[in-house]
Amino acid sequence: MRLSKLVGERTKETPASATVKSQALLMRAGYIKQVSNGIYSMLTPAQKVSCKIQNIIRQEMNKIDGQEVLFPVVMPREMWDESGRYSSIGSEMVRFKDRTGHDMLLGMTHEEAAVHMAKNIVKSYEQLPCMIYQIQTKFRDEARSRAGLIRVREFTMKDAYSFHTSQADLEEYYNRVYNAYFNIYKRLGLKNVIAVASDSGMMGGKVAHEYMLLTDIGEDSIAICSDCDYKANVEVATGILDKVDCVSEELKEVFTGEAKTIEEICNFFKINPSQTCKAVCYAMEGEQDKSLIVFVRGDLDVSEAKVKAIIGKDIAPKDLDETLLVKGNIGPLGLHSDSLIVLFDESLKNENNLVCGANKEGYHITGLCVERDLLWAKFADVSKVKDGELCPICGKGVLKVERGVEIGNIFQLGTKYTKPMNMLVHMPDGTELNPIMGCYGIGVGRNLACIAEESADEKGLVWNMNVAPWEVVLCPLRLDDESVLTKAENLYSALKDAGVDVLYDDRASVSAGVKFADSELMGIPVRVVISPRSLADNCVEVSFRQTGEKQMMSYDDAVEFLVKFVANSKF
RNA sequence: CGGGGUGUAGCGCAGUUGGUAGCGCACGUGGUUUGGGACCAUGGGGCCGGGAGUUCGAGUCUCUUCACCCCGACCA
Repeated sequence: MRLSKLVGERTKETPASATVKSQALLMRAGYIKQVSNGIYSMLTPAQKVSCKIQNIIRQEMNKIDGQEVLFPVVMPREMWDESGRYSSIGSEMVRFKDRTGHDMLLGMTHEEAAVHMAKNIVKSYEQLPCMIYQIQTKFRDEARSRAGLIRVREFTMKDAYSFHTSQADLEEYYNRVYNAYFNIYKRLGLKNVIAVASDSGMMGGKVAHEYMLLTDIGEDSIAICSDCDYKANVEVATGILDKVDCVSEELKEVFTGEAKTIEEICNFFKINPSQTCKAVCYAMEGEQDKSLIVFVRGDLDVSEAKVKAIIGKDIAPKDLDETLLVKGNIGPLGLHSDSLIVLFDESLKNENNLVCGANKEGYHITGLCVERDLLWAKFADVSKVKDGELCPICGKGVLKVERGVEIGNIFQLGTKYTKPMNMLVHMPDGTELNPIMGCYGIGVGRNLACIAEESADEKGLVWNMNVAPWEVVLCPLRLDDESVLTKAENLYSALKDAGVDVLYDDRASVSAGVKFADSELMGIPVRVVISPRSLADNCVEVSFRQTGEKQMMSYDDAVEFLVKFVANSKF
């Protein structure tokens, strides 16, 4: 590729809309261009990296017997009515009508399509287990896209679906995928990757893992044990809390006036948040007239994912003005109403001498002893794990909460789709069975951005040889010099003939500094400089983006060296 | 969906108390340079996000709408 003809420009200035390093550099280096909120065009360099990432994923999926297929982007609603997701998924799924008025949708995930494909084709246990996968564009109308390619509305994703005759068989295959994913991240060059237990969300199923790239720009929080292997998304993580030991006192109603928030109450009573009982109110899906009150210890936050899992319904924060509750003075005592469902977090069990609301404007109650005063309470784990809690598995390690970007996930789905869609296979004993499914996703663009995010330096992007858009950039200086021009053109041809993917900076009128800066910004692993100075000794200068090291070498040895170096740099 | 912010050349930005727009980069042309983002000369490029209003006159003031960005809510 001749750089003079490459569509895309490199800029010194960071676009104002960029918020994270990968986004800023990918825009500055001419890899991506924003089209709309969460929608980007990929220019040639990005597309080349994307293809290399896809091929690595493809190879690893094929190694575990994956069969590549292609599902449609546009599907009729009927398929999604069968699974129930046409109505259960919100506005993030784009729905529209075709010419005849038929309800259609844009695929945001393809469980339905996978079952539809396999159903009536995979008919016997002898055909299982099997896995089909695709690499395709998905559109999800995210409420809020952000951070360049990290979170977008339109993106390329590999999604895989496996079918099994038993849970045990699924688990065995699940483990193979689990390991295949780590192979993929290793080959992509991602370093800080961990797998964590996760919530299965709208996908359904019980066991699920997310692969997280640990980074400050991450939007997920992960609790990690300092001693053992326990790692979990805080949406599902549990921890062991330190109990606050207090002497039990009598219940007492105290006038607290304008003190409403936990912070104000703590200032008023000169106590810690852990000595209070906090109330959070939610509206429940399909329960217009009812409210859900969740009580947690004042120093903790409610995990909405955990609440949802327990009550089995979608929830959303509720506007208290629509209820009879006294805003800022809600407490568990005397809170009787048919329109309320009350949940207590485990953190409150056995706690005593707490401050809580009195359900009366301007008043709070002190001395709340949960065991003594709340005999009727139902407890559940509904709070978010905090830094410093003890590990629920080993009991010794301390949990630390870190930020991460979800770069892949795997789910054990069970029969959530095969049952309602009536997919059946014949078993050896003559019975029929709904196959047990697993599904497995990896976002290509997000991984591209994550590689950029993790490896870039102050000069720009730094690609490893496995994913680099070009393996070598050839930078001739002084193309007005006859011998530089000839030698550079010859080297370019020779490298191409030798199978090296080379970017040739054939621009005649730009200075050396611009060529150097551009090659570094674009992150090409190897740069070859050829100039009157180097040719005086019949040499070229080879430098390496990752280490910054440089070496001179004979012009005649360059092709052989580069072919070998490129091959040896792949991993 | 809630809160905040920004819209002026491809990109980054300035534009005073209202008087029909400028700077840097990029781009075209001519020339001088040539190993770390060169210099001189010259040129092209604008519905000042859109609409309505106030005014003799609006980039600037008012209303409205749209787009984008941030925080939150939501989220395979």
